[in-house]
Amino acid sequence: MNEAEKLEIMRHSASHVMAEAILSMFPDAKFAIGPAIENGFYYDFELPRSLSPDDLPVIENKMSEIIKANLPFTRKELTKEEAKKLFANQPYKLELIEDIADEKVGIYQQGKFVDLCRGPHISSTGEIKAFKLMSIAGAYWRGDEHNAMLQRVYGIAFGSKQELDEYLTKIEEAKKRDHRKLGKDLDLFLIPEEIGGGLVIYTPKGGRIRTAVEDFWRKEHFANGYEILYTPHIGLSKLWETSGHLGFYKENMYSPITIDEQDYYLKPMNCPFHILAYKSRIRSYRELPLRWAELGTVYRYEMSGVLSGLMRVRGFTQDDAHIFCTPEQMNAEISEVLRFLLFMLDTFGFPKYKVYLSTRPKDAVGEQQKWEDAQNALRHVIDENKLEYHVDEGGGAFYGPKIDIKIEDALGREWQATTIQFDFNLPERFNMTYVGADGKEHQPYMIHRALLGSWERFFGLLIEHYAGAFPVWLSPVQVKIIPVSDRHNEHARKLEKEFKTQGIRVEVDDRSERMNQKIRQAQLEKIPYMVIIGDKEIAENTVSVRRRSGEQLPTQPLAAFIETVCKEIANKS
RNA sequence: GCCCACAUAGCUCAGUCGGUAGAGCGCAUUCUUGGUAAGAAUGAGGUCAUCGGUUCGAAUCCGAUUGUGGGCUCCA
Repeated sequence: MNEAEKLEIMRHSASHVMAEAILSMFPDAKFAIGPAIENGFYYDFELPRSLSPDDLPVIENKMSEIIKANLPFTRKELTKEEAKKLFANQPYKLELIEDIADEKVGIYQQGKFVDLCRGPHISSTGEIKAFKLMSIAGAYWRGDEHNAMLQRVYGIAFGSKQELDEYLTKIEEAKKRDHRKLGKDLDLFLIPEEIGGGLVIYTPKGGRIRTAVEDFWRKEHFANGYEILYTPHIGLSKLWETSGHLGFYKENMYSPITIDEQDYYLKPMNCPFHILAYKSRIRSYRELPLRWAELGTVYRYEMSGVLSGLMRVRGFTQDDAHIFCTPEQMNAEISEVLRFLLFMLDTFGFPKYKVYLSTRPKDAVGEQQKWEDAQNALRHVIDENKLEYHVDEGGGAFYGPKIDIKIEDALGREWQATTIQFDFNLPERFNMTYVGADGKEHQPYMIHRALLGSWERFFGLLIEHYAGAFPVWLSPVQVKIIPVSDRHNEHARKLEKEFKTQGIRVEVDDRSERMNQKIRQAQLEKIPYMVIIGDKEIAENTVSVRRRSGEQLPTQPLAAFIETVCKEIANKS
């Protein structure tokens, strides 16, 4: 057994210890499940009253007593009938017993607490070396919102107090990179209450970053055989009926706007518009594949409880594209999309992401064979690129299989960014066709893809990834000019012009403050380059450059420095 | 939407037992004109999220609403 497995067992045992502590406080507690999770454990309970954060230290103390008593974990096997008697007052356990296929079930006991459990467990409670209860949350029984809401207590547990403290420190550090905090500190974006939850304003600095990313995005899309479309924000109800969105997506759409007695809906997706562009005339196989992209702003109703900074909003801009191709082209197109995606992720320096392949769900549209072919194509390109991936069997959309890529935020939560989805539904619904070499009509393959996902979420991930210290090409201010005293302001303005002419984003700090204060300010703003201008520099027509890292570059002619910065911007470093 | 918590100046936060509000940063003005992470003084700035209740009196206690955070469900 390796360390990770041992730790997992200990964490699982810690959840039982917590359950015992809860039982001593609430003899009528009903117990649901209590597994080990990453870094810790949780247990779900139904209790006579709501727990509050003040309860956590009390529970912790009881747990410590149980751990100190070093009670042994003992395992027994019972028949299902015996188990049902034992757990007669535990409805959730009874339900679990029903679902166990074997005739025998395992139970574990430590102290006064007996739990239905497969195990394994540590031999006695004293083996739990370091733990801490972290939070209380609501959780639906079996994760189904139609079921009762239980109270879940999350805890963490480690092999030593030191490791636990290290983990807590790590969380504190991670909170410092939270995009919501940095967004405020660096003045990148706002989500003002006044306009409503999940609706974002980009301030000038956030706007600069977005522009840099979009410019790059457009250039690369044109270079990679895409054309760019612009489509409206609203469309007639008829359009959304044809697309099926009013049938299967209505709960995510905003109420209609009525104009001239016709209903218009805010778009939750861009696809119907792209399809209409496709259908504007007869298409020949000769013009396929068509790769049509759009930075399309969509609006989706998200439940109030799920909104979260930039990661989960109600209005967002997808870096969307639809690829229409023949069956013969499908494999090459998918391969190309993945290559393009990996290039993008690499450009932004994301080393860590998880790939998910989602396959055919039960209720699916489209021919079985098409699904198989599409799934194989997706699987093939993942293998081709030697990516590790997880298969989500039956997790595909009803209209096609997909590859999703998830990226972790600072706190280790995964957010879906990329999605590459086949669609066997819309070509059918919109009766899309192309004329083949045989002179007959055929239905094209349709692939939706968003590489960055949405600008909002991607920006959030980007902020956290760089901890706000963006590489030069993305930095909203690339160079801060710092005059040593007021009499150097005029020269600083001249330099500013020079930098701007060269396309470098620059600001002059001409406040009547000391140089040290201006440097400090620029450091806090995480500006990559500071250019200090004093008597010496003006006399020699040079610049003194300080990097964000604190590193001091040798005094150099302005032209040389401009060249360095331009090169860095061009290299995206 | 559901569970728990939180909401005080532009930002970060104090505010004890219910007696009508404070700091630092930032901002404005003035002084200072400096050499690689904080020069100084003065000043402005608050319906204590909103609405209602309890009370002689509410930032403080209670309720509702809105928003935010952590989860659940859902998703780019």
